[in-house]
Amino acid sequence: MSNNDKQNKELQILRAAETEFLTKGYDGARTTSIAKAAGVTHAMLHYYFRTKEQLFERIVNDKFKLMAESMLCIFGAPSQPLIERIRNGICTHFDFIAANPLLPRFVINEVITDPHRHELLTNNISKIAQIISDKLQKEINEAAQRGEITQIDCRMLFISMVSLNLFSFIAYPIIEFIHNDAAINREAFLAARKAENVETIMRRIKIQQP
Amino acid sequence: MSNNDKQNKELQILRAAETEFLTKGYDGARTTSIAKAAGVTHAMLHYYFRTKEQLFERIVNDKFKLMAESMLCIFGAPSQPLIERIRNGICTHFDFIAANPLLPRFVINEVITDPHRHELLTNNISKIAQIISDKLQKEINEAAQRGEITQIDCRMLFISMVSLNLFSFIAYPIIEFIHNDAAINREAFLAARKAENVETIMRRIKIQQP
DNA sequence: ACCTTTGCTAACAATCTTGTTAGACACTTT
DNA sequence: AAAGTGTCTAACAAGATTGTTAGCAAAGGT
Repeated sequence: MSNNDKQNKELQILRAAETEFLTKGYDGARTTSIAKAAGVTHAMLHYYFRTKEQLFERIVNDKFKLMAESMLCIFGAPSQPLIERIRNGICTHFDFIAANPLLPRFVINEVITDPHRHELLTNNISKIAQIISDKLQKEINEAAQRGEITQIDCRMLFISMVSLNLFSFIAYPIIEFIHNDAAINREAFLAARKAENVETIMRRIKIQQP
Repeated sequence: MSNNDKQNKELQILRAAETEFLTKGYDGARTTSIAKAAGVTHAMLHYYFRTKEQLFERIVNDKFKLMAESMLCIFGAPSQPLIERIRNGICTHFDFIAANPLLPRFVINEVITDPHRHELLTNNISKIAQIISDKLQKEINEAAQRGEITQIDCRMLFISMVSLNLFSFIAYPIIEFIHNDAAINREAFLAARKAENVETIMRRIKIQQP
């Protein structure tokens, strides 16, 4: 069989595994179910990935990388003034999560339930944490001294931004059910949340007259 | 055997189930593990609660109630001016979650993964949603007209408050691992988050001079 | 042509997990 | 005391779930 076909099968297992793990979590996922969705015998799954755990780690690593990437885009190109970069960063981050709405719950869950996986996430995120703590804090300090924004610990600001954005997606299924008026649809709700999150953060860093 | 002893066994199973379900979720929880932790044979667990699902529903219902309760306390006694009530509400809510740190992840998870349970949560939360949409919005409108605060959709404000508070606890295990300097301990981090969340919301609703 | 490697299938196996059941024991009621 | 009721134990059962293995078949090199 051609190399292409092999990669194809492997890829199909990975794709099926991704869906299964993201929607059901590690404990809820079934290897037989993954194999079935991929259109292969379940022995094949073990042939390619040995164990459920190994297949999972492959997915988890991908997703942790993606999560880290999403956070990185909060502070993009330094061509604009800081306040504009933050505004754009929040939007970009929000859109990134919108394109991967299952990501937050998955990462939060699998990392919290198994402390062994903390390390895996840390490896992916530590660089970003450095950038934030050093580079961004410096920029904030300078802008604050110029009187453009309020002085703030950027790690706290970062957590707030991520909180507001991620939670919009985590909470959506619940909110959707509460306001079961067909009036509020997903698009409209998310657009409103995005604007609200930006406004909230902007007000947090703007100078206030007493 | 006395009635007291019976209740005791039942209670011990419930307590063990609570811990197991909260830490591992429905799929990860094992009825044998619960029975062992409760110090009873696993047949006893089935004797008292019939099935794993029924035992789980008992726990989930308790926790959903608790979650609803925690949100209710955001708008407490109407004896103070609105802005002070909101400030106190955020703190009370934050402390509530601090006393039940496993609650957010559990509720979010079990409700998202199984749409069948949406209804259960809705039953508990719908009253609060009403209070917010009607009573609180009215108060906000009035205060805004008096020029005390900015006009805002209180549902959006509410989501932001819950986001910031809950996420502080969801994210803590991750953050703890990243800043593994022993310098930052749980108490200090949470105190800082609480203050930050209050400040963020206060700035969101305060009037800004242009 | 022959051997090796690789992908693959079908069947099996071990273990875990939930749930059931027959019966023992104690305690109450009649 | 006999019968009934509720609590409990030990053993078992069914099924799910992960993982293994023997062997077939095709591809590819020598």
